[in-house]
Amino acid sequence: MPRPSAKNHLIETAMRVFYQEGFHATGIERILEAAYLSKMTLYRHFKSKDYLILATIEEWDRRFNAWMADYIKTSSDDPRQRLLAIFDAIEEWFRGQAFPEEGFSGCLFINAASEYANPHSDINRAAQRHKETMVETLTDLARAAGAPWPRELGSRLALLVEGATVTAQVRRDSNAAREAKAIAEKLMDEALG
Amino acid sequence: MPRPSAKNHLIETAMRVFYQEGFHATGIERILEAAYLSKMTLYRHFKSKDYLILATIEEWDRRFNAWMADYIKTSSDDPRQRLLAIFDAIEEWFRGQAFPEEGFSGCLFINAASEYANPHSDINRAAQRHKETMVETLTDLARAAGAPWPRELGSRLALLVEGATVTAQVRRDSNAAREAKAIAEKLMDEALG
DNA sequence: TTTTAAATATACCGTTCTGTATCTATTTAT
DNA sequence: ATAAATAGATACAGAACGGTATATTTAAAA
Repeated sequence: MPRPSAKNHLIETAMRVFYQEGFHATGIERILEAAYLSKMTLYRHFKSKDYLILATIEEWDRRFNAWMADYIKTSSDDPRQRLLAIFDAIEEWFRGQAFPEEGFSGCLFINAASEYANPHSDINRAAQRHKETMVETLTDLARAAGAPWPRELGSRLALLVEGATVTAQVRRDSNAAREAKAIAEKLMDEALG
Repeated sequence: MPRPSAKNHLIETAMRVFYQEGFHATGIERILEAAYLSKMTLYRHFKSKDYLILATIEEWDRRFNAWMADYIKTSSDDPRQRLLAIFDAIEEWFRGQAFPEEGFSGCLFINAASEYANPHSDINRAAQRHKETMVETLTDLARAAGAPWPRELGSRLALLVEGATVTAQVRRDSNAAREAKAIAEKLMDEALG
């Protein structure tokens, strides 16, 4: 009977190591040594490295979305404040107070999409899907806030989140979250009155 | 006597291949076969793969800046229109009509920063420097346009450019350039009156 | 034309990569 | 307690990696 912990522990470790050190740059043995597990344990649970990567991305997706949803829910009841809370959430993320504690290394999904650029590959598609989910989430919030063109506002807020994330990553400027929030406020002033 | 073409041809090829296929994912021999050159030719001109990557990034930086500067200069004489022209420029880029013709694969500098996440590595620093140059360029334009806080406007426009670039890359939505432009117009309406 | 030096091609070295075959230990079911 | 099945450790296979030693060609200098 399978130890339920082994597979989970593998994904847990991979989430951290792939995020911090990159996908191609990280050999399978790097993850195994970090997880104190052996090669056969990995290949019993995953067909290949790519499948481990895929599982890692999907788990990141679930956790990131859950964390964000929780952050939004507990921030306020006002839909407008909820939209703005997203920028407080990512600021925490940039400052290393979430996802994961070890330190911010940009957006895993952007990183994955750039290392696996083939748009038809499973990994790229998973990254793409994550980003589309984010737009949908923001669109739903925009609709709840009474935006006349919720999809437009959602897309634009998502664009601001991407811009802030990349700025925080490359220029190491966590303040980008606040800049993005300031822009978002203007957009919402206009869209929501 | 050194053939002047060899080194340049190597960089030329590397610019394309690293951009399209990633840094770690691309073996040195992949570039050599694409350039029709031999290994020793490469190692006579570059100490290691990393130095080739560095030279590639620096050449990208030069060309991208030159292309952008030219696009801006020929677009208009009005500083405000010049700022907006940046978003037309990146839209062309996203659609594959520039840098390079073979197809848009996101921002090379973001990709480099994510594959070489160590902030003290030469490659990461080169990517960082490129982004700071971009902020300075936009700040100069904002100043020329009479913005009261040019650095603020410059940073925010840069953030929009990043957001559009990532959106175009991951979600394959070239329209992100126009979304970013629309937001930029609002920011400029407020900052420039 | 002969000498000298640099550029390239070939072959190779040691390492690391993903993935597997095999053997041992552990656990579950009977 | 014993049999069956599964997990894990070890060792290794085959390919690809970055990088180099060496031989050969090319071109410049005398």
